[in-house]
Amino acid sequence: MIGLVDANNFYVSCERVFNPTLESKPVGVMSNNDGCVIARSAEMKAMEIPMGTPSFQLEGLRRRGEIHLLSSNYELYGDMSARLAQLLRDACPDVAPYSIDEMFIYLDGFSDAQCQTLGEVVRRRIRRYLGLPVCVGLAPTHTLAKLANHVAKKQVHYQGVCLLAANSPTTAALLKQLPVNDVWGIGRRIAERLAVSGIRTAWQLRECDPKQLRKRFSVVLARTALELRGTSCLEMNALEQPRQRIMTSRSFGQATGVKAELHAALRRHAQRSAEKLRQQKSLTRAVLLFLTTNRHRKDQPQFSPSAMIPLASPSDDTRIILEAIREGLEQMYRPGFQFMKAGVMLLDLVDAQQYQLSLLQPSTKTHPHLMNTVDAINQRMGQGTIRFGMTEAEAPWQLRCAHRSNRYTTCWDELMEAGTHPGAIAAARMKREQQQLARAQRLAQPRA
DNA sequence: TGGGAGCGT
DNA sequence: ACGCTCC
Repeated sequence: MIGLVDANNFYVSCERVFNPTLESKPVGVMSNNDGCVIARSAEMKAMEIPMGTPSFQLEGLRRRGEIHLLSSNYELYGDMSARLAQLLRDACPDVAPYSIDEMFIYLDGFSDAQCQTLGEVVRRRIRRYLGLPVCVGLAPTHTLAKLANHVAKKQVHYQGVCLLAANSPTTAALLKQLPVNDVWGIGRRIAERLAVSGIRTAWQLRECDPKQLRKRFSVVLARTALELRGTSCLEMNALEQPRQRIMTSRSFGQATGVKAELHAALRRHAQRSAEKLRQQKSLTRAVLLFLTTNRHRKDQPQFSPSAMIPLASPSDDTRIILEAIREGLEQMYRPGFQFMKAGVMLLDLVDAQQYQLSLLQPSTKTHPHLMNTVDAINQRMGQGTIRFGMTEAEAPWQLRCAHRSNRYTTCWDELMEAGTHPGAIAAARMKREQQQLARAQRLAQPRA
């Protein structure tokens, strides 16, 4: 049996843990740069505000206090996600995080009743120890577990835990009334193509001949149909494999055409990409950088240049990548455009260990100690504590995040304030002590 | 008016 | 290279 544990309105729920006044109110969390709504509370869904609504369209509602809109706080959500995974591991040995708010758990050798009980136990624990509402779907395949989770969320009588057997009448009834595009892996386009063939429900897809599906659509769709029948054929191990390319890109808080500012933004993305590269123990052979103007401004000239810089030898050294960035910007920059976004991609990645073993020459290995030290300090003290080159104070290109909550669980300076509650004095003392500890750690750290 | 990734054609 | 899919 496979379980899928999925948090309800994860980002909003994380915000509510630390700000209970948001409970039972319409709350939305915005994307990076406060661009659009990417998470909604049930109350906001009830107002029929769709996913992805541009924030500026909601400005009026927000000003009148009818809705709350928060900037996204990924540091907080990431930490809550890690805690959720840990709670699951305490209850079950085989946990595979699929996304920030979804985790698969593998329950081999458990009876249906035991699976049901375990689902109820983890749900209760996560609510109690973490304050997060989650639902649990249990089924023989990933696709059915996803579906079971969907049902646990929508039909209240399941009380957050739904177990679906592959061949039960309940499962059949559910599949018959489920639109095919609600099935995992079926998006808008595939659903349209299926509708042409008269396939509109999950049940109809399940009844299709996989060989036909493979011929007329794709191998992915054939697998999905098999999964709906209870034949497990999706592997989740892709998540543990090292990435084949690494990208870091961000929109700007404010458009800019100033070369030095573009360079600064690209440098930051290059440094973050290099960190990700070293984390998965790869080397890159090519660096691609790009800029784009604001495609929503039809009145302004559009330009999306990119430059590809092959490296002389594979590297994970931030300084080598930064040099490629400098060269690439020289190649692609043209004055007279207002750019809105910059990004860096590392392509053609190779495994660091294998590459070095196959060449047996230490000269290709560039100063690992420096990079390791930088990574260790940033890991411990927070991203960007040590950076290459000058820091730009309050550059206009930096992300907008006007309504971000505190990073309550990952920053000493942003811990919860206890206010006037009777526990306030003790809490304030604890916070003071923790800040002193943080300062001491900051002083001690450079020796690392 | 988001960011990041993989797969299939 | 591009389109589709996921979250």
